[in-house]
Amino acid sequence: MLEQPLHEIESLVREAILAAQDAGDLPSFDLPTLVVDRPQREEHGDYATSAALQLAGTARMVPLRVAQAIASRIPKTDFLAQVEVAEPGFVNFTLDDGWLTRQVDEILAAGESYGNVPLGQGQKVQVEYGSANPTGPLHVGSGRNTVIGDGLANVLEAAGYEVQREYYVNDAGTQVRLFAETLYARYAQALGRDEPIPEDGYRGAYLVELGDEVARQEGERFLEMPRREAVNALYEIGLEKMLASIEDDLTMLGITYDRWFSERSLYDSGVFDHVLAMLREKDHVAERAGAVWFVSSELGDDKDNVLIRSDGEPGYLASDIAYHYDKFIRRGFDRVINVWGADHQGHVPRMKAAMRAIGVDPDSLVLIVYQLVALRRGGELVRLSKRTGDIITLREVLEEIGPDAVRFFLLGRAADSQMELDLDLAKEQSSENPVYYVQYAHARTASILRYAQGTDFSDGDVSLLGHPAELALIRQMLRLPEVVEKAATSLSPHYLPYYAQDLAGAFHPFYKQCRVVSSVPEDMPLNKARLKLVAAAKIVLARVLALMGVSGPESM
RNA sequence: GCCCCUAUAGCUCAGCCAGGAUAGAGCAGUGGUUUCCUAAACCAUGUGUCGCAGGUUCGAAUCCUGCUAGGGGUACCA
Repeated sequence: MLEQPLHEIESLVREAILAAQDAGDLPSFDLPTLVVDRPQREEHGDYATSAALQLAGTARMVPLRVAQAIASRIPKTDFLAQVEVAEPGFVNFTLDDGWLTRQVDEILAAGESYGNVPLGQGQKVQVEYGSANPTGPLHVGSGRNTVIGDGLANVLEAAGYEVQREYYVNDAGTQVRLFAETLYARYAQALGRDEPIPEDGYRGAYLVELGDEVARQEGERFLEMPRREAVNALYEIGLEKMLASIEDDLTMLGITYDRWFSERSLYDSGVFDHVLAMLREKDHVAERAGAVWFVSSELGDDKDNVLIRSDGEPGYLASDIAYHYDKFIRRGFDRVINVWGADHQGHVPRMKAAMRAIGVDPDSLVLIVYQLVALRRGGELVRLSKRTGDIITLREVLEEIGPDAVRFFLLGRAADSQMELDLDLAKEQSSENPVYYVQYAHARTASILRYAQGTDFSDGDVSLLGHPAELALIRQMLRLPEVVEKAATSLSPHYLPYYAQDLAGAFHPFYKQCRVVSSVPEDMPLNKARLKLVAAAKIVLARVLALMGVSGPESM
């Protein structure tokens, strides 16, 4: 498989600078990080470096002369047609047309693996995402979480990491207990009892339905047992049903996990006690006012935090430390990436401190904090809360807009950006979603290949390609590995939808301008070459769609 | 109060990490395109105090400081 031109050029530039230094054309200095990237304007070539501008100061030379010193030492290669110096000191690189067309064969040979890059070297990475409390249906915010997490996991896999996808099930602690208490009340109400829901209970209608359902299925038997026992039993039933519903929603979104990790299991397996003892032993713990505190202020946090509350219940920080101990120490992940909503950002310094406390490099724990999704309905801002029951469920949006559009929309923004989703507007405009533009390009490739069934184009000669629209398409196809690498390095899956649009945006004009399956017999050689190009384009479109978790339809 | 994120075209957003060449895309708007592979397409066209004010630099949307506005956090909830 081909080395990426970008990296090739980086080495060529580096070697050119070193050679120029040896020859005395450039003074000697240590090389900074050299940046080669894609210029904004087409006439500046495929790649460009501003290295000369960067170095002009240290070299005490005019930038243009530095650029010339570099450009003149870039050797002739098969993939570069042109190396140019441009004002005020850029070196621009243009890919060779013949080399470009040959990449079509390379992509066909690579097949589904096209786009993979050898970055991770098999490092073990866990991506934990979703992880909404199993106390209610998933809302749109969880949708953003899972779409980012899953997209990231896909990209990291393509970049050569060994990725494990995990959902942390908060099946212990205050919130699920409150959930079970509420379910008990709704269940009793369904059977005609006057049972108020707890003060801070979950008010959503879904629990009324769940109470009804349990009453229908289980009858009155829970009313006959001691209340505490009944609540425990309902806890198990409710948890199972909520998890099933969450899993259903995620399946609809096309998301499956390698593992659902139970918080409760940390207590059952003894990991929790072990970690707490360890923290005590290492003197990271203090008792104050009847509670047990994690002295995180000594480990870089701005304050201490409660581990065990004065009522004897562990707080969620405590189990989270045990959970991460399990991830790093027991399961041996090299890196753990957690996707968190902005409402958890205060938890970041605590967990970093916790990593120091358990002897893990804090940098190997990466927290992707995404800004919360603000929802609007008919111009009204909707506040989301499972407890008040005011939620817009992920399922509702999935059913209205469809999983592909939801994925594309939620993935297409940087995690940092605060997005506002107007449901009414989204429903209205979902037919304008650019996802269909990309999918349509894929459907068109499929359509052409169907139409040409019976034509064996395996002997197609790609050197016949050369139409500007063909070359533009190949250029976009070649960006996939760069995009994967960039997204994996910066943990930013939002690059994918932008790239997908660029790729489709090169395919559609090609389709319009270049007739692939022509009825004129003399066109056969070109037909075959173009069929190769279409088959390769289909591979690339399918791959980028798959990385986003969006389907690639054969027809639309 | 303190901490984190954000402010770029009418709307929704890229670009900021690693400063560079006339700041980009989609949607919306306007005009046009169909003798063979799907018009969910193509072609053409307008749009900017890059929140404000300073600073650093040969060069700032990008880095630094202050300010303004919005979102989030600052619990013995998660």
